[in-house]
Amino acid sequence: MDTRVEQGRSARAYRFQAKTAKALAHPTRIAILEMLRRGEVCVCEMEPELTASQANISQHLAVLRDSNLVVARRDGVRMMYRVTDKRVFQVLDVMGSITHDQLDAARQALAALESVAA
Amino acid sequence: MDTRVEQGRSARAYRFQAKTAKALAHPTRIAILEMLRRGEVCVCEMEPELTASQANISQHLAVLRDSNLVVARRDGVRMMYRVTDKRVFQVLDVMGSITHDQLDAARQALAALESVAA
DNA sequence: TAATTATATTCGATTATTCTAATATAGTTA
DNA sequence: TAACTATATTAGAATAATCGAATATAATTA
Repeated sequence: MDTRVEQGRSARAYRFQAKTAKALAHPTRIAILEMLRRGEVCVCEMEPELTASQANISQHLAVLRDSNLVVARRDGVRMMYRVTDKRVFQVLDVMGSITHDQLDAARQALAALESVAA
Repeated sequence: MDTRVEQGRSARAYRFQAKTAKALAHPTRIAILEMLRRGEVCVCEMEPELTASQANISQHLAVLRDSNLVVARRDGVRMMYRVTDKRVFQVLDVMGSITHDQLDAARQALAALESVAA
């Protein structure tokens, strides 16, 4: 039996998981998801809060839709987006605290170096 | 005051978070991290379990190191890798259950379609 | 010190992502 | 139905990620 982790049952699962991670791997998409914590949000509400063109925001929304992390619903001329699974926020929370602590540690290391140099 | 989510305080944070997500965004790197659940693991232990060349595994390890998700320690000729923050596993767990449920839902939708077609 | 083992790095080609600009679509209002 | 608003899509250029092949490095053993 082949026990290679990347083969068999898990290979496909890892590819899908990687796709989800890839959807989260852009600052604009993270910013969009952060706004969706509020619940359903209109694209027109996102635009003023993001530093990206209309087209670009739409493209990032397409990536999020394609990964099934969000769904869109039409409301007249507007498009309302919401998260399909609230656990994305858990992912963002944990990732956020990991990177927060990394930055913190880096700052402390820098401060220690600077105090030696002083 | 500029309240754009992607500006100011959070812009940098989102970029770092995106970098972490990017590090998770490859099946081989997920497979490597899964092995590191065991604790410290030698590259020589990873190689037989992964479907990737030695050089490629090394490159993926470099990505993980660069994102500070893992650290390496030399033990003689061998290199031992471990996770720097166990919360990555929490991230993988949640991401894993999200994608698992997505696949499940997709399968059920397919089954429903097929039963109609029959 | 030469050969060997384990791992990392570099290079170059390929493929994927991202962005801007232009255009298309779908609903709404005049 | 024409103009308008909100959003999506497409095309193409620029940038980044990925991989195989070759080579480099560092520790070990003969």
